Amino acid sequence: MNIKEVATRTGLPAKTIRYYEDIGLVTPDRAENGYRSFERTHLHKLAFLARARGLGFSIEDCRGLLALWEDRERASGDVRAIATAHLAEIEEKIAGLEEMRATLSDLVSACHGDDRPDCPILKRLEAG
Amino acid sequence: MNIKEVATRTGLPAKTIRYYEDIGLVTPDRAENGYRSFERTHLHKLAFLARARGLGFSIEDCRGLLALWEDRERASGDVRAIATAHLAEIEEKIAGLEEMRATLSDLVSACHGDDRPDCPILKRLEAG
DNA sequence: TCTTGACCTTCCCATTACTGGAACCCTTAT
DNA sequence: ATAAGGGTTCCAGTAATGGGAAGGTCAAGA
Repeated sequence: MNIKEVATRTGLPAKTIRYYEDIGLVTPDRAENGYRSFERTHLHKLAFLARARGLGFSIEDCRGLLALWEDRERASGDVRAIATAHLAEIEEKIAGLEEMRATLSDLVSACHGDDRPDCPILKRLEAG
Repeated sequence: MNIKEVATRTGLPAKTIRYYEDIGLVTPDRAENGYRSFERTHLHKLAFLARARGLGFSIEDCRGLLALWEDRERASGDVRAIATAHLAEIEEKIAGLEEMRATLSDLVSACHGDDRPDCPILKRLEAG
């Protein structure tokens, strides 16, 4: 299977697939003409990566998850640990963003937003 | 005022202040020895930037906000437009993260997380 | 006076996870 | 023969810093 088809099937851009090969996440074979040649296993792996990335796991997390996935003797606790840590990061991010949202939406609704220069948003940025 | 003091007063790392000069957000004077010399206006500007960045505004947004801040004849509507757009971005990010959080926390609680290999998290990543 | 340590400077590289583009090769159909 | 539509490599850029090297400057103490 050539890269384009893998791209359409996994939803990953071809560029990204090449990048994943670069950093050692997949290792497709090569046809005689130099084209990458993907087997079903590679496709499967890339689909796995696409889903993990979709859940926000970092590339390095993905590398770890992939290794565990391929390890028949893995401990599910190891997988869970990665996921839990990631979940915590996400929750932190959400908390930060929600704080921003609260402040911003206050400011936006306090600002009349017309042609006059008077602006509570700037005032807040000016004075903390 | 030397950079270190500006850094402590604004909470911005010295590196960041230099960077802001690089990209034209502030233009401190120079002392004879080549050291940057910050006036109160620069300090003020940098504090403004620190707050705007703290609310998640991009550097380019900050540039725009700074310009409006310094424009006596600005329309508050212009400020509000920037803030509104940014608020929308933040809300999108939050929505994305919350989706991830929901899925992840489901998976984490479905995974017993012990020494056995059986793992619903991997199963999900495998099969979508 | 010399030295030490805390500043300051510029410059370049690394980060994350790609994306864009150039220059070029291969295949298939017309 | 040529054109379209693959494929390849490599180089550079993104956002907003952070790290660190190599070196200049300054103030204080022995």
